[in-house]
Amino acid sequence: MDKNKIIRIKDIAKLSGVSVGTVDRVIHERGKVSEVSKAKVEKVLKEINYTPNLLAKTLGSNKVFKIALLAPHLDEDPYWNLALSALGSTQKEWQPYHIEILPFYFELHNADSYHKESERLLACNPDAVISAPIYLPEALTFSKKLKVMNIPFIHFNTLITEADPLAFIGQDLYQSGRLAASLLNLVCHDQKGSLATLHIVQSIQHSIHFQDKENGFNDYCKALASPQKTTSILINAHTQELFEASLLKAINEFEVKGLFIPTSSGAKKTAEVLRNNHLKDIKIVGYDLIQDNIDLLRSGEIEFLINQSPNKQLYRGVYHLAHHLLFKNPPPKKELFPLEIITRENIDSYTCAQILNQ
Amino acid sequence: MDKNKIIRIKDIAKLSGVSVGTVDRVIHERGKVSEVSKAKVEKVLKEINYTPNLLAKTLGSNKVFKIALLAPHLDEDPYWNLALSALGSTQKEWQPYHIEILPFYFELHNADSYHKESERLLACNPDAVISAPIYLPEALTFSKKLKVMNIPFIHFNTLITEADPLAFIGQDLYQSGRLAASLLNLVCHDQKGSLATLHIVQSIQHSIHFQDKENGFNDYCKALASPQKTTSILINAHTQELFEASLLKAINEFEVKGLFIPTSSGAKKTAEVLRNNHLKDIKIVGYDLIQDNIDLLRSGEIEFLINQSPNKQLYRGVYHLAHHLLFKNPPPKKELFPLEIITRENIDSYTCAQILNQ
DNA sequence: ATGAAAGCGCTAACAG
DNA sequence: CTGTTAGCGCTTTCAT
Repeated sequence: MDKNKIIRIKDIAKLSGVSVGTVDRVIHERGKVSEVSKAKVEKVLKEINYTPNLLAKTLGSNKVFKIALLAPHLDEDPYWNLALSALGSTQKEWQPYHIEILPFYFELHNADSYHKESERLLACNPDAVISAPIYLPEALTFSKKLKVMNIPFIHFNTLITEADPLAFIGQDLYQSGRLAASLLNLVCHDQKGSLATLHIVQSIQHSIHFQDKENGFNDYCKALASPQKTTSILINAHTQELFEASLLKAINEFEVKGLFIPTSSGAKKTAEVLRNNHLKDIKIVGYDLIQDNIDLLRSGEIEFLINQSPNKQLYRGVYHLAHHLLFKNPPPKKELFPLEIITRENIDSYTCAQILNQ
Repeated sequence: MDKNKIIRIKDIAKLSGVSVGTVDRVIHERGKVSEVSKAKVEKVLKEINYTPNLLAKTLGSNKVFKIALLAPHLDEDPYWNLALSALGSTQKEWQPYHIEILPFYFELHNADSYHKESERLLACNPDAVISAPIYLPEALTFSKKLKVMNIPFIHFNTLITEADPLAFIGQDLYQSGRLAASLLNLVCHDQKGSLATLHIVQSIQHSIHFQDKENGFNDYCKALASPQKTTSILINAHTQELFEASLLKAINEFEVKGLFIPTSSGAKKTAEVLRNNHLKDIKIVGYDLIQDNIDLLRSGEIEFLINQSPNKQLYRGVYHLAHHLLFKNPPPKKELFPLEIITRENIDSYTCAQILNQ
């Protein structure tokens, strides 16, 4: 038993008294193998710990795997821009292993475009798919098609349990809401007033995604030793003026002392209103390291950000799919990312570090 | 110009009218090549864009690179246990690329043992070294030897600028102290009293490492709109009773309302004292996700932890050295890790997620 | 159904 | 000095 000895297919062949070809067929379930040979090989496989050599594997094969990516267009929204910022380096990283990543972009506020791109995607018949399923019915339809075609797929960012993806990569949104509540309570527990979740309505699907966060937020406040009053503000305004008017009205009505803004882009609009109206004492907890939010955090207009690391989500999704394709390694059903708390004092350590791949 | 065509050494050989052997010699500057052949090959190389195939490269070579690791023994201390917890998977990950990681462990509180292990390490003549240089003079001596022997080395955990390593992996300790101060101020700004840095002296080298943290901590408190008084408590006690007595004395003397504990293992001893003496109102900020600290955070006896991710530090160090050896890719001179804030509400998201590699 | 053998791109040992 | 060739471990084709 030489522990350091690396086991090759050749070794397995010798041990089980068949040829390398047969071992290969058993391992990959390709071609025909007699029950007898199969049993012999499997017996050996069970006894030893065989790990195929990835290098030899991809070198010896000329198959190129295609992973298709379906996500919102990166020019429309800073959050998605951030999410896709690691695409280039991820592509480069996997290229040597014969894995290609083909992006398909849909328009963020256009469910129809989502559907169309998903069709274009299927047309290139990929070996696997990673997508951000932000349109519920369309994503379900798409997932069903993938199931039928037997194409493995991973979801990131948005959890749709019914779609039953190979894996989900993202955060626990309920807990994220709890965290936000705990932070907001920390900075304004000594003032009177209520804490509000601010929903800025842009399109319907958002409400689903953000409900979990709000639930966590409210539950946390309710369960406090001295319960904290919470409210929910829903604003559907197309101009900044209308938005301002609605927000001010709500702030007055509920005596708001802290705002929880579950969208990454909402904090800027909100901070602007507070600034213009000298409402410095109202604290904000927002989401994600998009430039606007970083600036607001530095200037002191936002108290905390919670980082969802959307770029890492994509990176990990590709990682899991690649391993699935290359080794049939099943990924964990759910990979929940840490809920990263960002403040003025640690923001630099997040923006300077380029610890992406890895 | 077929863009998709991947250029092989064979192609270069054909284009320059020499053999693959000669091309290989030119590319790697090994063996003897006539000026004429060299010129021919270099001309072709300049015209085309040749990227060697890593897979073929490592597969075709039987050179195994040895990366030696020098770190404290993992059985002595939970922090180092955590730091080295990823060693096994890291070794496994790099094995296929012909990279071996050979650990050498020294005794944490024994500079002599550090020296001895560093000598043993050199005796195995490694191709690169990654070490935690926690003993200043010994680490400098060691670094000088490595420089002379032309062995690339990376430092993690502790920064020693004079040693001039290929790279440093760790955190900005000054900023880390500032962060701790901001957190502690958040939870006890409404009480009277001072905030104290608690140094539990175990051996001399610690003072160097932790001074930066304390400076950041104090500077932050001084610069507040209403400056916060700070003190420094130094305890050198061999029994928990002596420790308790000293700590209580200091707490009374300085009217301590919050404690900053820059070592990962100090929080437990301290929390115990506070618990026994019903000093619930004194808040603690500590370091690292070792089990004791996790428990104390959950039970509410610690307010915040700052995570140094020592396991990732090692992982990244190996990553950089491997790339350096395989591709001559120079790593960044410094890789500073994010200062991760851990609270009761996000601890689960850190302990559940097994997002280590990568 | 199975074994033998020819690659994949690169390295390194071996003749000249 | 230079060309040739035998691997590295796995895939895939081709006989048998």
